[in-house]
Amino acid sequence: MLSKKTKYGIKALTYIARLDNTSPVQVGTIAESENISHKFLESILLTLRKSGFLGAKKGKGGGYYLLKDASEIKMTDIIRTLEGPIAMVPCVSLNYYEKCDDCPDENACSVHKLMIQVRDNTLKVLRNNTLADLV
Amino acid sequence: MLSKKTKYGIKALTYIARLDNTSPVQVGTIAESENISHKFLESILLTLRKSGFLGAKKGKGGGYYLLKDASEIKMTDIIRTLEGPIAMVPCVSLNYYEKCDDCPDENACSVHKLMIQVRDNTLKVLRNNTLADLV
DNA sequence: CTTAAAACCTAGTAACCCGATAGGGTAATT
DNA sequence: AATTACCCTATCGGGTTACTAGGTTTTAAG
Repeated sequence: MLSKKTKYGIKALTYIARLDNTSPVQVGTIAESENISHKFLESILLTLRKSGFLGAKKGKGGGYYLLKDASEIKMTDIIRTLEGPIAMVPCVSLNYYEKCDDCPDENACSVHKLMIQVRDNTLKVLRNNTLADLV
Repeated sequence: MLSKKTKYGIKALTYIARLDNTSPVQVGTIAESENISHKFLESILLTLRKSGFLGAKKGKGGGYYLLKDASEIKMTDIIRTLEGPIAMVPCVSLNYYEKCDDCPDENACSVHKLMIQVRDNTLKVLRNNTLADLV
């Protein structure tokens, strides 16, 4: 299940990307338009800024803006930042690998075998989609 | 993230399928061999029996056995039973559909668009894999 | 017929995470 | 100087997860 955090994050990013004019967008504007809790969205955009997706401008007329072109932002990057691993099981995760306690031999594990296939197909989709594809 | 419940369930089913002899397999045997908590596994196998994947025999020499041939058990069915929806978002789920509170128009939603692609690719994998493919 | 072995059933629980909220602090612009 | 909006911390209720405890019922074997 995708967390609301990730869902809201993607929605907010597409909202910003859709405007794509130079002036920054305020949290309040996005929150109202997309029906997201103002404070919650604030914290999400903050993470996205710290991860290098967004820039921010303070003061009157401030807000958030994209740092890169929408076509250069892959969905894998956004989801890994907000959601964490894309794999359904840590032992098949590329970026967040973790060994299973119960499995003595990963290569013999049926779940492992299956989840690698799922991961590869999911990655294919998420890598082929940029923010520009979603606007 | 795949829950331990589902993970253990799949592992147990493959364990049973691998033996494929007529005599039933005890919970204890599987639990020990696969390093799963006995009691927890017990409750999982119970659900699998109630869902029609397994048959059970009580008393001495009892245990669980497959009701169908392993090649006829699709991974989609197992996962839907133990984990619930396969989709990452309720609004793109085939079997557990639910409308989002925040979305006035699903077709205009960027997350929706993306998650349909993910779902379709995941389904393709899980439908093409039967229990027999994992043993 | 007794006993042991196994599935079955009902509860409960500790730990954890998620979504949201509250309340303010800080910096920049007018 | 005032306003505006970003930035930070802390907390909290509710739900889920992973597991545990303890007992009941059924069956096979001695």
